[in-house]
Amino acid sequence: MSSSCSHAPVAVTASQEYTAKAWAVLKQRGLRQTEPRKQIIDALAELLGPTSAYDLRDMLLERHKKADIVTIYRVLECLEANGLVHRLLTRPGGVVRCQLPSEDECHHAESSHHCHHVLVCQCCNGVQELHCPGVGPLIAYAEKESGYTVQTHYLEFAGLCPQCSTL
Amino acid sequence: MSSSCSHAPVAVTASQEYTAKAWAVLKQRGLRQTEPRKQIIDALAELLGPTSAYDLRDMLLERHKKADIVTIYRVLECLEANGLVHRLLTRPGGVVRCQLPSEDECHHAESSHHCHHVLVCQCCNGVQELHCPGVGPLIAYAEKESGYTVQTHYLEFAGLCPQCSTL
DNA sequence: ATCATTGCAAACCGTTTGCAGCCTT
DNA sequence: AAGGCTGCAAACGGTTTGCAATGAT
Repeated sequence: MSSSCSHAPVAVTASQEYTAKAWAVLKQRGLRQTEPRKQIIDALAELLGPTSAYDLRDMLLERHKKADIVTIYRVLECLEANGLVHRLLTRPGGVVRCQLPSEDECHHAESSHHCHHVLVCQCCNGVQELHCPGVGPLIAYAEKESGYTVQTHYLEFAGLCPQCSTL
Repeated sequence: MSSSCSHAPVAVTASQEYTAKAWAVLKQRGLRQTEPRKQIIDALAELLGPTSAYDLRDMLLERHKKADIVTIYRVLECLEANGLVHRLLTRPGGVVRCQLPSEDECHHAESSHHCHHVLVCQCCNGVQELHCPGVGPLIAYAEKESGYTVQTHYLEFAGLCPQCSTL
C-alpha cells in the first residue's frame, strides 16, 4: 500500500481541517479522545493517498508512536462508521481519509454510503474524490434494463493522475 | 456466499451453452480436460449467483466429488484468466460465471477486463450482467473533472432482483 | 467511579507456495 | 514420454475475538 513514487503531503490547512472535522464528529458522538485515535487521525490527515492498517502502524513507528495493530483496525472501523474514511474496493484493506464533505453536509442521495467516488493513481497512489452526477442516469438505465431495484452502487476509477500522466 | 433464499437453477440450455463454451475456450488454449475442471465448470454452469472456492468445494462434496481447495483456487484462476468467470469486487473471493459473450466476441472497449458490469441481488444472491453504454461519458466526465487518465473502472450494483423486489 | 478503549495472545479465515506424484495429451 | 495438473502440507497475510488492564470522562 505504501506509495512507490513520492507524493507531496497535503497542504497544512487541508490537513488541519481534517483533524478538526474528525474530532468534531467523534466528540459529537460521545467518542473519547485517545492517544491512538489522535495518532491515526493525524497520520491520515497528512496522507493524500490510500493506506492500510499496517502502513499506519509503520508510519506511527517512524514517529516513535506505537499502536497495536488491533487498535488500528478498531480505530479505522470507528472512523469508517463515522464517515471519516473510505474503504477502497480495489485494494483490499485500503482506506483513504474522506476529503469531501460528508453526506450530512451534501445531499446527493445517489449512494447509500458516500455520494462521491474515488480515482486512484496507479503510479503514485494518489487519490482524488469526485462527485459523479452521471451516476444517477446510469443507475436508472441499469434498473430499466434489468428490472432490478438498485440499492447501492460501487464505482472506482484507476488510472494516472495529472502529474504521473506526463512522465 | 451461499444463497439465503432459494434461487432457481439456470435453464438447461443456458447451462449447456456455458460448459460448451468453456471447453471450447480451454481446448483452444491447449488446456487439459481434467476431472476437477469438469466438476467446477459444471457446477458454475448450474449456478446463477455468485459462489466462492469453498462454496464450490461443498457443492462438489454434496455430489460425492472431492476436489482439493487448492485445486479449486487454481481452476478458478484459470477460468478467470480465460474470461469464463468474473470476480466480484464487493464480495471478496466471490466469483460468477460470465453469462454474456466474452470480449473477444463483443467490442466495447470500455473496460480493460470485461465490457460489462454486474448486478447482485442482496436477497437471493442472483446475478445479472449488463452492458452499460453510459459508462463511457461518465469516464470522460471523471477525466475532465480530475485531470486523471482513467485506465480502468470498477462498477458493481447491489439491490433487489425483479422477483425479490415484490416480496 | 464508570465504562469506553486499549494491548496482548491467540484464533481464524481465505489464499498462496513448494513439491512429489498422477494423468491428459 | 513429457509436462500440465492435482493433492497434500505447510506457510502466509490480513483480520477478528476474548479478556484483563488502562485511561478518558
